[in-house]
Formats: sequence, structure tokens, C-alpha cells
Amino acid sequence: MSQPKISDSAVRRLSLYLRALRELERQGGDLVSSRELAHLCGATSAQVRKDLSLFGSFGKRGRGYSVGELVATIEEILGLGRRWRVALVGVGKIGSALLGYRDLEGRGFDLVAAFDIDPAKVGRRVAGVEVSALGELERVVAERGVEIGIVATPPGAAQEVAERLWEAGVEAVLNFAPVKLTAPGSAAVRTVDVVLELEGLCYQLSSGAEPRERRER
Amino acid sequence: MSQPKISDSAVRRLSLYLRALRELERQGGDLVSSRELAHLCGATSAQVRKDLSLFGSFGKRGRGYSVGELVATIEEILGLGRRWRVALVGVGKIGSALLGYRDLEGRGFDLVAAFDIDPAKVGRRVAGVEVSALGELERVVAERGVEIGIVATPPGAAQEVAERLWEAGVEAVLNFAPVKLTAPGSAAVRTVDVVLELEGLCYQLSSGAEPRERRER
DNA sequence: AACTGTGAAAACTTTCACAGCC
DNA sequence: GGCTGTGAAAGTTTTCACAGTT
Repeated sequence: MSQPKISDSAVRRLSLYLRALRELERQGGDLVSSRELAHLCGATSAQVRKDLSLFGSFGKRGRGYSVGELVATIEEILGLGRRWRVALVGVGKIGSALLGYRDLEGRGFDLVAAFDIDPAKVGRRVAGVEVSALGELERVVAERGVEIGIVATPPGAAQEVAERLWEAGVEAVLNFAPVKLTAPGSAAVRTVDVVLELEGLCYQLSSGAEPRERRER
Repeated sequence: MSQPKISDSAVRRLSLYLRALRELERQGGDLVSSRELAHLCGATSAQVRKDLSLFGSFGKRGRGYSVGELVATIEEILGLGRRWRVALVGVGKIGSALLGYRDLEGRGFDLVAAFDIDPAKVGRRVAGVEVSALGELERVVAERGVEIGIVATPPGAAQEVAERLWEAGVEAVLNFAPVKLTAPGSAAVRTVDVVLELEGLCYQLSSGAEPRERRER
């Protein structure tokens, strides 16, 4: 499965659908229409159907989609049918907040290692994860089979840390440092930048541009 | 200024350009070509020129763009020619990390209030900001002229908190809770969701889809 | 009647390629 | 020669609208 190459925004929407579907499942929902699901996610029904139809026909005409099946299908599409091993580099404020974010586990992500350059932090346990010395990165990443790295270092260190992660075999990096990471061809990178998001909000406030509404008649 | 309505991704790129330009400015850079700037931001030179040309002609043919002028121009476009007053709701792990994130101030955002429902936290100062009771939200937001709200509450409380912020006159919300916020027409909302980003990385890892590279010959 | 799946159309975004200027 | 600014072309994403299914 997962053949078609889909856009970044389609991947984002699939994640949103998944989140809504799990909530429906929890509430005992059985069937859901594209209209309902769209409403829950701020999309349109046509968009929902199109996104899903790229991967197959999962709905029942006249009735809708089975919530349970759709959860399983989207998990499969996104590669979430298994658990992922994650390592965190940089146990500062954001890093600690992430270590304490128990939701990750519930969503299939196991934080199996944490690193910091500060000797005062090394050896401590933060939210159940032992902090290792930065020098141990390569060894620990290999030993624990880390697949995803989270970079939460100061900006000046981020590129180097990311390179060490790639070198050590980590193919995906989630970056919280406000810098552009230059990655080798095959690696996946996403950056979360709070200032950038705030600036986007300012633009909307200043330009008076309504955020284009998606309405469903 | 700021007349043309530009896409969300264009706004994001402008923020990225700005970040790179400030760094260039700090290093004493004087002129920059669209090629260089693109390289620093992971865009293409044509994209940079197009983005900027939507707002006017700021470059000098044959030479490039003045770094200083461009910083000022993009700040103007994004509405960053002034300071913005921000309030945080939810002083948990993420909330505390944000309060401690001194970079916000350097980028024009003043954290002027923080709220929490937990009486044990109310009255404390976190990173120089006093935590107020949630019940005081309306009063404090009005008194301090808050313009942007950050929602860092548990998911169940996020919609209600956001509604109170909108009611109190806050027109922009940055949401860290993993839920879709339903906003009144004119309000601007952005959501930061770590799990969603991780899921996006998993898709790339599993599908083996190379993240389309942007190369400049 | 209700709803999916999907081609076709529309809208939007990015890239190309080159005239014009320094 | 090097670089911007920009129409036109190419590419991508979203929306429409309806045939087909239960």
C-alpha cells in the first residue's frame, strides 16, 4: 500500500482525520460520513473523499465509512501500524516538556533515549528517560535502534547534532531549533518554530485578511 | 502596504527569509542575491523574487537586495513593525517552556500575562511573568491589551479557553492542544501539534518517498 | 434518500525564461 | 556578467458535479 506520492498537506489532513476518528471510536461511533469527518477537521467533504480515494475505496456508498476500518487504513497509510523509537537531543525547557509529554507513547512513539551536553544533566532521569552524554549519541542510537531524532538544542548546535543523527542512521528529524537544517538526500526533516507561527498570526492580524473559510453548505 | 492576499506558504517563506536576513545583518552582510537568500532558506531564487515582487520592487538589478532594507520591508509586510502583547493560558510543561523562551521578546512579542486553573500555580512568577487565576482572564486581557493568545491547556479545555479569549477581544490564537479549534469568522488560529509532525515523518519513512528536493543548478 | 468515488474544471502555486538594468 | 522583475507555461491542489451503489 502507500503507493501514491501525496502532498504534504494531504499527509497533514490524514493525521487530522485520524485524530478525529480515534475520538469517534472512543465515543463508540460506528460509521462516519465524509461530511461529518470534514466538519470535525475543518476540511470539505470532497476533500476527505478525494484524500481517501487515492489509496483505495474504503467507504460504503449510501452509508459512509466504518470508523474502525478507517482508523486502521489511515494508520497503515501513514506507517503507524507499528511503534517508532525516538531519541531527544537537548534536555532544556522544550526538551523536558517533550519528555514529559506522555501522549507520545499513546500514539506509538517511544522515547528511548535523551542526550545533553551539560554534565550536570547527564545521568539524571527526566520523566523516566535517562539522560546520556552527547558523546554517547552514536553508540546509544545504534544500540537502541533509534529511528526518529528530535533536535531541541540551541540553534548553533542543531545542524551538527542533526548530522550526527543522520550519520548514525536516523532517517527522520523533528527540529525545534530556529534554523534551516541541511539534510542528506533521503532524510526527512520537519521544523517546528513558534516564532514563525506567531509571525504568521501577525500577518493575518495586520493584513486584515480573513483566513479563507472553508464552509460546507 | 500589505495589499495583496498571499498564501499561507508565502507568509511562511517570508518569515524564513526574515530570519535568514537578520542573521546576515548580524554578520554585517550588506547585499544579498535572491540566489543566496534562497539557498539559506531552502527555496529557489525565482520563488524569492516572486514572493518579494508581489509587494514591490526592492532589489537593484545586477546587484541584489539591500539586507537592511529587506529586513525592514518584510517586517512591514508581516506587521512586525511594532511589538505585540501575548498572553499564555495553561502553565504546564509546554506553557512553562514558552514562558522561559526569551527569544520571543527579541522578536517583538511581549508575554504580558499567564493564566492557570491550578490555585497552586496562581500568584507564582514563572520566568518573570506572574500567573493569574483563570477567572481573571477577561479582566487581565482587557487591562493589558492582549492581542495574541497562546492556548497550552489540556485538549478538553482548549475550545472553551479560546472562546473566552475571542470574547475578550483577542483576535489571534496559537494553539498547542491537539484539537481543532472552531473560531469566529475573523479570528486567526494556528495549531502546533508535535504528534502530527511525527506522523508526517513516519509517512515519509514508510513510503520511502524522497522529500522532493529543491535544487538550484 | 444518502452517500461514495471520480473524472473534469477551476483555482492556485511554482517554475521557466528572458527583457531590462546596473 | 550578474541580477532583478515578470509575463507565460507548467504543475499541483482543490472544488465541482454527477454517475453509481446500497
